[in-house]
Amino acid sequence: MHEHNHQICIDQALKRAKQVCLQHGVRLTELREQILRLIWQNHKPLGAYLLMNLLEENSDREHVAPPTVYRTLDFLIEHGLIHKVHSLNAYVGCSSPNQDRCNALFICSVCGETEEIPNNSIQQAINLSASQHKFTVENQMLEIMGKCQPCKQKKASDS
Amino acid sequence: MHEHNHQICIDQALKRAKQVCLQHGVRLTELREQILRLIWQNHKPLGAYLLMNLLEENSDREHVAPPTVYRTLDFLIEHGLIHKVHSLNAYVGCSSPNQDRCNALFICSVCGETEEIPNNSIQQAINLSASQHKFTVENQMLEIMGKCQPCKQKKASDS
DNA sequence: CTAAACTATGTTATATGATAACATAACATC
DNA sequence: GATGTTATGTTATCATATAACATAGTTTAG
Ligand SMILES: [Zn+2]
Ligand SMILES: [Zn+2]
Ligand SMILES: [Zn+2]
Ligand SMILES: [Zn+2]
Repeated sequence: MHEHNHQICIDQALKRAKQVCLQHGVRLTELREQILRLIWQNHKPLGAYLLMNLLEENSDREHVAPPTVYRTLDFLIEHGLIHKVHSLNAYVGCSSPNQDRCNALFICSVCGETEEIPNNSIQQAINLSASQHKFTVENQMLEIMGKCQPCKQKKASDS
Repeated sequence: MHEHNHQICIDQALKRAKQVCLQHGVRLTELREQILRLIWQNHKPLGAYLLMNLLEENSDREHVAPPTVYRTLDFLIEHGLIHKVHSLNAYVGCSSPNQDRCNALFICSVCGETEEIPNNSIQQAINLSASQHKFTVENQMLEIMGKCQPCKQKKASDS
């Protein structure tokens, strides 16, 4: 994840966003696309107020207020284009929209990179546990904090 | 979960808390015990400011300030006696301290009751996925929102 | 084409959740 | 009982998120 052509990630995300909005019959306005782009600048989750500042810097808007950002985030979440990372109060691009359930989020505590990893066996185990307790799942969040391999290697070479 | 002798839950929680504090060489002060009791009043997660108000009402303190509550919550979390429910910004009693990893939290979207369910197969699936991606897990959170059985039954009998 | 309805954004104020920094009190050890 | 340590009190502030209402843009029907 650390070394890759990230422009491809951004392009794919924008392409998917346009498809999804078309399917759902909603508009990917300039504001929504701008914020989605900002979120996809890298693979780290970004806070709402940081996005607010980034939007002010990277557009010709004078002042951006919180509701502008939060409404847009709500829209993007609603249509599965981003995730809220609850353990960080931050937002990250979704790499696989059009899914029924959220994937596992692996969050590196050193570099902050967050990778969304689909995993059927985790989902199956959750579904089984839920059905055993006669619990009907509506949605779920699995956030895993730890160290990614590049950061472990870097730390090892430091010492 | 809906129908049970909840006093037993409270008594066990307090007993465990005393054991844990003894083991860890820390003190379960009056304040810490009061807040732990308030959290264990039921199986719903409670917010920090609600706990603050409850503490004012249920003790002879005049004013309770946020740091008083947050420091105590931090202590209780650090020693594994409560969990923070990130999706609600609220705190709930831990029913199984002395574990290496967090269990799955099943949160009912109707009644708010939250049940902590240990599940080895979920944990195994997470560990496998992590090792496949060479990711070292430090901690994790799995929060599952949905409907508990009693609430489903109640809804069915309403219609 | 334009009025009406709907959707999106702007604006101001405020609610809610959490922490920093420093002062005081309680407890333990010697 | 002086000293170091842990716990709590106090004030101010930061960080995150939403309510309420105003304006602008877009679509649809007549
Ligand atoms: Zn990338
Ligand atoms: Zn990393
Ligand atoms: Zn109980
Ligand atoms: Zn319920």
